[in-house]
Amino acid sequence: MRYWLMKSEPDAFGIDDLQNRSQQTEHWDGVRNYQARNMMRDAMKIGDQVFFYHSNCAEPGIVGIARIAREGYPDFTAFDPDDKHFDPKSNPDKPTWIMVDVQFVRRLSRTISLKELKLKTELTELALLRRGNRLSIMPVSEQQWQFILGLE
DNA sequence: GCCAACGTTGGC
DNA sequence: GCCAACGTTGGC
Repeated sequence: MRYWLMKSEPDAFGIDDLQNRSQQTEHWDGVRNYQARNMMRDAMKIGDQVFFYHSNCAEPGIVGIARIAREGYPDFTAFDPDDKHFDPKSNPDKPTWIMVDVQFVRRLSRTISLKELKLKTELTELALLRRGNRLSIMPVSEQQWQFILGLE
C-alpha cells in the first residue's frame, strides 16, 4: 500500500464536502498536470491512504484522511466544453487526463498545519515542503506518513 | 492583493 | 530547440 497527499482548496472542495458526498466518495477531477496525472494513472491503487490537504486558505495544512476508492479512469470533465477544465486536446478515444475516486476515512482531531510541518527536521524530504513545489498530488513515504500521524 | 516559482505556449 | 510571454498555484 502506498501513501499520498492531495491538495484541495476548501472554498472549492474541502474535507467536509467529501464527507457529505454520497458514499462519502467523489471523483478527483480537474488535475491538469502531467506529473500528477501519471501518479494517478500508474501508481495509485485501491486502498492507498491519502492525506487531505487544504490549500489557499487561512490555515493551510492536513485536515483528514481519505482512501483511493477507484483507480485511474478518464477525467470526463475534459470532454465538456462548458466545464472549467475542458481540454479540446483530450477526447474519449484517447483521454489525456485521468482521475481517481477518493473516499472519506476520517478527519484529523486537529489541523496539522503547513507551518508545523515545516518545523520538523524529519520531514525535510517531504515533497510538500520542497522548494517551489506546486504539485497537487504527491507521494508520502511510510515513514513520513507514520511520523505525521504521530503529531496528531 | 502581492509575488515567487513554476509549467505551458508559440514565434522564430 | 530556444526562450520570452503568459497563466496558474498557493503561501503570506
